[in-house]
Amino acid sequence: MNTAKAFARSACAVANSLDILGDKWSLLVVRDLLHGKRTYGELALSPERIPTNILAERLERLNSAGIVTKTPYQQRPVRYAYTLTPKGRALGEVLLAFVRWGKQHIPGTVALNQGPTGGADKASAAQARRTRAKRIE
Amino acid sequence: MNTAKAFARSACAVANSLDILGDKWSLLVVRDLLHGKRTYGELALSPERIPTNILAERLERLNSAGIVTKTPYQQRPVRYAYTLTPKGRALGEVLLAFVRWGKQHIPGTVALNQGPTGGADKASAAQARRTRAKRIE
DNA sequence: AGTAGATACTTGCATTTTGCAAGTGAGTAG
DNA sequence: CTACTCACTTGCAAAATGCAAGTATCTACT
Repeated sequence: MNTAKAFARSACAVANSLDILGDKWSLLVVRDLLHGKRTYGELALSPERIPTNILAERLERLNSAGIVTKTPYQQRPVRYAYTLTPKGRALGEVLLAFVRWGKQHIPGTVALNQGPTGGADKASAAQARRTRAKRIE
Repeated sequence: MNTAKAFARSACAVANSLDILGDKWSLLVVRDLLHGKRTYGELALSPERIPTNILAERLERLNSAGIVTKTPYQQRPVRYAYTLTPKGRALGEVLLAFVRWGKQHIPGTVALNQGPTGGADKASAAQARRTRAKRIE
């Protein structure tokens, strides 16, 4: 009846964001999806090498949280693509804040191109990858 | 000799930021310090009720990472204050991004006043608390 | 001197999460 | 009907988390 939804810890926006995203992997998955990666396999091959059981669990959690959706993008065989919802895409700002902080305060780190404001890379890299794949098949 | 420092996972700024801050508690501690809380006890009493062993471990980790410093602010008895370094204060932008995302996408959540751009609260609340404490003694 | 109270942690231990490696099932290709 | 790819799942050891209780230091009061 009211807006009190029995928050896990408190009504703080930060605390509740962290209840969903507060671990070492979730935001990296979002990063990769922002970068244009779409399939389970592409996500699994990221440089940080997320364990596959964790990847599956995180995708399910992000899906439950309304951050990603899973849709078939082809039949024969059926293959699924994971894509960000608007809620998920909005996390680009959070990623960008992390990139700026990391680049400034952790020596040697670099940005891998953020979609929203960090570069025109979103399409290009994944596009190139898919093109190459098509060429191979 | 070069800038390659053998990163735990990759040179990505996000990945390395998450290696330090990627859990459910670290950023909440930073949030509280930004809000003006200074002692172990004040931090332990936050609404999310961080377990005390976790708080001690996180303060040590944030200290090692150059995000917080621990300094005595009185003798008789010796009491220590935890404060943010410039590196730690710069996380205000990250917190702010989380607040904006949370408020917009997690119904019912609220901001508890961010220091940097979110309000003029940083000093006032903690100041009031300390004043009250002084009045009591 | 003795006791109570405050602050700042530490310790023990059960539960949960993580990570590695190997396995499974559906589908295609040859 | 064998081989291979993709997308997960499973088993299990190791590490992280969380709860509750305990310890250490110092002050205040009697």
